[in-house]
Order: sequence, then C-alpha cells, then structure tokens
Amino acid sequence: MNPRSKSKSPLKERIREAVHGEILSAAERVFGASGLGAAKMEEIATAAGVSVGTLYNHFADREALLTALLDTRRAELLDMLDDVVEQMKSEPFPAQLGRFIGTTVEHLGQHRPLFAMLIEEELHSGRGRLRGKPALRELTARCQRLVEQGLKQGALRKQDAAVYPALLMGFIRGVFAQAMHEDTLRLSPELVQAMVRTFLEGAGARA
Amino acid sequence: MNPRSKSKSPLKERIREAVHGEILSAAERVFGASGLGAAKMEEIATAAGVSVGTLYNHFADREALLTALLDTRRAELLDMLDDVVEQMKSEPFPAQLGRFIGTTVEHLGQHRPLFAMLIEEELHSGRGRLRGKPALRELTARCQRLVEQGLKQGALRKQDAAVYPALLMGFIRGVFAQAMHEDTLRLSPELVQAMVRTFLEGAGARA
Amino acid sequence: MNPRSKSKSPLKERIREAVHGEILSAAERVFGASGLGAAKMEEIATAAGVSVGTLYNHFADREALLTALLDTRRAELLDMLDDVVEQMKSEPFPAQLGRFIGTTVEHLGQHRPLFAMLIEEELHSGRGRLRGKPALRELTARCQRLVEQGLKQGALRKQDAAVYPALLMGFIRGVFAQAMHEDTLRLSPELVQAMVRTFLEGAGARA
Amino acid sequence: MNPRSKSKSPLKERIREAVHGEILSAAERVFGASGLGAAKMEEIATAAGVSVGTLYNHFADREALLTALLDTRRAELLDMLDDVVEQMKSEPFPAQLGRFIGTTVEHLGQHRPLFAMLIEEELHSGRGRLRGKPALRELTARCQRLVEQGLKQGALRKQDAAVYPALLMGFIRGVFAQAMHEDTLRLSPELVQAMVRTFLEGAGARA
DNA sequence: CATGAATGAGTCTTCATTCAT
DNA sequence: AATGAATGAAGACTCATTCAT
Repeated sequence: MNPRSKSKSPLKERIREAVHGEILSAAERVFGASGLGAAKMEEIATAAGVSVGTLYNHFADREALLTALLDTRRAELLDMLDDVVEQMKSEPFPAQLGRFIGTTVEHLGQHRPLFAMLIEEELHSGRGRLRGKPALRELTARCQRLVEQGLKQGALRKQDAAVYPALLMGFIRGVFAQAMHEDTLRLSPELVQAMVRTFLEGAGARA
Repeated sequence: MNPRSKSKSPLKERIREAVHGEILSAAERVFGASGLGAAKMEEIATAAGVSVGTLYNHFADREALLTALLDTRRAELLDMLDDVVEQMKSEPFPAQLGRFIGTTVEHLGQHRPLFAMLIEEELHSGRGRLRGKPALRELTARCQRLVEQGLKQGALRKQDAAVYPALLMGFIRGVFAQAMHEDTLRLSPELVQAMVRTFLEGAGARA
Repeated sequence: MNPRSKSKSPLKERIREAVHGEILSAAERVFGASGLGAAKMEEIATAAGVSVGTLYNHFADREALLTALLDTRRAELLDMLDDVVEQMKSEPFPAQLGRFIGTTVEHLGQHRPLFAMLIEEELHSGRGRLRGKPALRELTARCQRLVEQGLKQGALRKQDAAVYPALLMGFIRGVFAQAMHEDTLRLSPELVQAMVRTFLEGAGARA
Repeated sequence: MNPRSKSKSPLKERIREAVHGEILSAAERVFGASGLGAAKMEEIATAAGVSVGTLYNHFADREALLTALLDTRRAELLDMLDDVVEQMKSEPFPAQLGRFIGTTVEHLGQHRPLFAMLIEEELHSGRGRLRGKPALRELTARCQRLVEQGLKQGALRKQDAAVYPALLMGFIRGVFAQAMHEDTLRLSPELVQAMVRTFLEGAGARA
C-alpha cells in the first residue's frame, strides 16, 4: 500500500521471473545457433517475444546476458551431476561411470544449443572479461574425481590415468560433435553403454 | 596484348607468392587467437606486415581469405595423413593407429592456432556460406576408414564399431582441449602411446 | 455528473499539491546537478520518491516538467524582486541597487541548483520549443529599469548607460560562476556591498 | 618506397591535417549551436563534409573530439592572451586592462559558438571525466594576475580586490550573454572602452 | 601493386513514454 | 492515482570494403 514499500506484488514478481527465464531461454537458442559472437540482441529479443529494451531491463548489457546464461546453465549441469555422483558413491565403478556419462549426455542432449555454446566458451576463455572457469573445464574436473574413484576401487589401470579425464571428456566431445550434424547418431542409452564399454575394455578384439 | 602482360616476371611472381603465404600465416595466427568471428582485417594486415588494401589485392574479401586459409590448412593436414596411411596399408592395425594419431597430433601441435579454428569451423558449418565439408569431419572420415581397416584385420571388435570414429576423434579433441590451457600436457609420443593403448585395451583393470 | 466528481476532496487535493511540489523540487535538484539535457526522468522520480509514472500523471512530458519548473522559479524570483523594487521606489539609488543585488543574490543563493539551470536555459533559448523569455533576460530587463531609475535620479552617468544592464547582470553572473566552484566566496552582505561599491565608484584608485 | 617506411607522403599528411581541422571547426559550430550534450556525431560529420566513420578515424570517440576541441580552443585563446599581456608588462594599467578585455572580446567575437561552449564546459566541469581546468576558470586566473598588476601599480583599490577577478570576468560574461541574442550590442572598441571605463571609474555620477 | 583514409551499413545501448495492474 | 516493466526510436560506435594517390 505504501508507495515506498518494496514488497512487490507477487503476481508482477512472477511475471518478471517468467520473462527473465524466457529471455535466457531465447538467448540460449540464439547464442547456440548463431554463435557467441554473432548472435544479435535484436534476434534474441524477437526470439523471446519481447523488445530490445526489455533485454536491457533484465541484463545490463550483452556481456551480462551471456554471462548469466552460461553461469545458469553451468550451475544446472554441474549441480545435477554432483547430485548423481553423490548418490552413488558406494556403487561399483562401471555403474558410476555409466551414470555419469548417461546424465551428462542426457542433459546436454536436452539442451541442444548448449553444447556449442560451451565449446565456444572454452575456446574464448582467456579472451575478454575473465569469467569463472568454463563449464567444460569444470566438467573435466568432475571426470578427474570420477577417475580417482575408479583408481581407488582398483577398477582403472594406473598407467595412463593422467590422461583419462581428458580422454573421457573426449568421448563426450566426440559424440556430441558427431550428433551435431549426423541424425543417425541417437543419444541413446545404448550409445552410453558403448561409450562405457569402449572406455573400460577398449575397442581391440580380445586375443 | 603485350606478350609480357601474361608471362609475369618470375621475380614478381615469387614475391607475390611470398606475400600470399605471409598473409595466410598471419591470418592463421589472428583467426586462431581472436576467433573466426572476432578477428579483424586490420589486425591481420598488421600481423602480416602489409596494409589492409593488400589483403584485398590477394583475397576477394574476408570470407575468401578465411576460406582459402581453411582450405589450405585442411588440404595440408589431410594430404599428409593420406600419405602416411597409404604408406602403411599392410602394417598391423596398432601400428597404423599409432601413426595416424601421432601424425595428427604432431601436425596440429605444430600449427597451434589451427585447432581452435577447426573447432569453430565445425561449430559454424551450416551457418553462412556453404563451404566444403569441415576439416574435422574429413578427419573423422579418415578415422572411419581406419576403423574399417581394423575391422577387416580383425583387430577391432565389431560390437560398437559404429561409434569408434567419433570416439577416436574424441580422444584427439579431448587431448587438444586439455593442451589448450594446461601446460602439463605435453603432446609427446608417450601421450600418443597412451591414447592408442587406452583405445585398444581400455582403461579398465584386467580381471 | 456526480457532484463529487468536480469538487475533489480537499485532502486529496492537498496531497496532490504536495506531490506536485515535491516533484518540482526534485526536478530542480536533478536538472541543476545533471544539466538540462542529461537529467533523466527516472532520476527525478527517484529523487522525488515517486515512480516515473507519477511524473507523467503530473506533467505531460519531460519538456512540460522542465517548463513548469523554470516558469515557477522564474515567477518566484521576479515576483519577489518586483515587490522589493516597488517598496523602495522613493529611496536613493544606491540603496535600491543594494537591495536589488542583495535580493537576487540571496534568492539564487538559497536555490543553488537554480542558477546553473538558468544559465543553460539562456544558452539553449532559441533551440527547441519556444518558451517564454528566459529568466535571465527578464532579470536583465529589471536591471534595465533599475538603471533607468538611476539615470532619472541623476545617480548614474549617461555615457555608457546602454551597457549598464548587461554589466550589472555580469556582476551577478561572475559572482555565481565563482561561487559555483570556490568555497571561499561567501554570498554575504559584504559581497553585495562590494558589488554595489565597485559598480558605482569603480575599482580604480581615486586620484 | 619501403612499405614499412613510416615517412608518410607529405601530401597525404597535409590532407589529413586539413580534414582534422575541418572536423574540429565543424564540431565547434555544431557543439556551439546544439549544446555540448545535444550535438550529434552525424550532424558534425555532415557539417564537416565527411562521414561518421571519418570522425572516428581522427578522434577515439565523442568525448575525445569534444576534449580535443576545447583543449585546442582554450590553448589558442590563452596563448594569444598571454602573449598580449607579456608585451605590455610595462604599460600603465588602464591600457593593459583595455588590451586584455579587447583581445578577449575580439577573439571570442571571432569564434562565436565558442563562448556558449565555454559556459557549458564550466557548468559541467565536475561531471563526467575530469578534464583540465575549464577555459573560463583559466581566464579568471588571468584576470587575477591582471588585478595583481593593477594593485602593484597602485591603479586599483585594495578594498574589494578579492572579488575584482570575478567581477571583471562578469563584465565579459554579461556582454557576451547580451550579444548572444541582441543584435544591437556590437562587440566594438567603443564597447571595450565602456567596459574599461565603467570598471575603473564606476557607473555612478561624480559628486 | 601497395597504401591507408574515407565510407556507411550494421549493432549495441539509452531513455522518454506508455499502459496494464 | 500510483506503479514500474515494456517499448522502440534515436544516437554512438565498429569494421569490412573501396579507391585515389
């Protein structure tokens, strides 16, 4: 009632949140499709069904919008992953590995444009404003911990363990790069199984 | 009309070639460092030690310069790789695989800025003018042939063979992504050996 | 139709007046501090403790607010001055001059941000919508009448009388310009005395 | 001849200088006419007979152009004034004063749009980027020195000397403010004489 | 041919104004 | 009548491309 009151109407507040989310979602689509550098604010506005001005009512500038988007999506991915990992601390390593890859593939598969964005983020990290560690590097850090689990359980060979995180991430990178332009590659549970099997047992025919 | 108008002085011709190469080289550095979208013509000119105008005397426009650069580098990489593969058609698969990965890692390691460019090329293929198949997709095609060799030799398991090319490329992607920001990861022969071993035998401890 | 529809509740009316005045006051501060061109409606709203919308409920647009503000302040200044002048028609000229300068200095000193606004108003008069004669020009007209009084009384020399109004205003301009950035210059009665003395007797040492 | 040679063609260099000057001149006209805040880069470009891009080839941004303009004009005015003052160190004070005011009036009269700019500069100094001391404050400092000369020569009364600089500048301000909208006021030598006379002897009729 | 200043279309960003609640 | 999010026209700035010297 008091004009100076800061208690905004819950309705207005909810609408604002909805618009905020819609903008982030549109930004994800446009940044993903056009590239981090080429995406235009007007495109994003149109995709979100709002005017340019509204973009700037929610984010200080293009940079801030991009940062907010990447931060949000990174947090969503990593939080989900950390939850999954936490829940299966005591399971055998192959199951852990399957769930880890499966969750990641599932999530990125759901947010299609995201993967391209994360690759670009990684590529350009170092240029421009210094944001937090790129999502893919964080993801690699999770692979690292997983590998350590595997070593502790005696499920992984020690010999090349130093490169395992990079190679594991490589599997994910390779699969998504393929999926990006090939419709044959389904991001299915079978694919995840193949990744796990190949990582653990190798592609070589047994003697 | 003048007979000299066609047969250019060999000296001038050689100079022209040198400038051409210098521009491509500068473009590689700048595109690699700044990104395909952010690199500026002026930057490239400065890096090449020429003026912007000269860039346009050698290439129709920015697009043409970028295309020429990517085409040149792609051809260099693939030609070299095809030669190597040709030379060892009859060797055992593990040796073939080692040479394939080794050659690729070596070449890309030599042309550092190139890898980032190829990733971006792959990301943006589909956008803008339709260039030839991106280098990384060609590279994947080579992996495919290699895998077929391995299958024919009975050196690879048939079960997940459909994904092997993507996974093999994934190993290379993963290693370079890591090398991009980590000084610990040396692109050494040992690394190549680890990649081959892990790909063929897996990371899992033998029962 | 409803009898109350015309005769508004006196309370609401009083509130409305209060808000109106608060907005004008905030506008004075913000326009004065930021400049006539740079002041933002949002700033003014915040300074007045209302929302932008409310600004537009009281004034048609930015221009109207600014005009109302300038008109109000001009009227206040000129009315007060005219009263003072009226009251001392019969006093000797030096006293008249002192009261005139004193009143002006006092009033402008009280409304600090106002002087900057008036200077800008004068500068930009001619641009944009044609407002009434700028306050400073009205003030100069008052100087003119005063000078005429002085001439009639034989208190002023005729020789340069045509420039006296401009020079008198110049004294005021000079003093406020100085006061704007110098804390040493107090807008005191002594200062007014110095202005009167210098204007009438000159700064030169008597022979 | 050497492409890396930094010795630009003198012709090109001269053209560049000409364009540079033309831009400054156009900027002076447009900033003066529209105001420091309202002047548009496109207007300036058009007034200078060049494109917007060219403006940015010569000045980093709007701010830099404005700063360069003010710095240039301030330097021109002050240098000229300092020269004049230097040349007449030994003359009697009234002559010095006449030359000082005369030179200032003459110069500002020549560069009509400049005065409005200087007033705005003074008004806004304190806001935005901190430039050097505003030209009018520098000019006041020159008045200060002149007054000190007058005191030393015994040509000025000590009593109100502290305000003399502000009052002297006030005369100039008043005259230009008047001249800005009144065609009757000629910036003539007679006007300067009237200013000197009034400042030294006052406007009051001698007893 | 090389040069580099000029060009102007394309983007980002701001802010007065509107209007549904 | 007050609110403040949405709007979009306007203006600053960038950079690929052209062309006179």
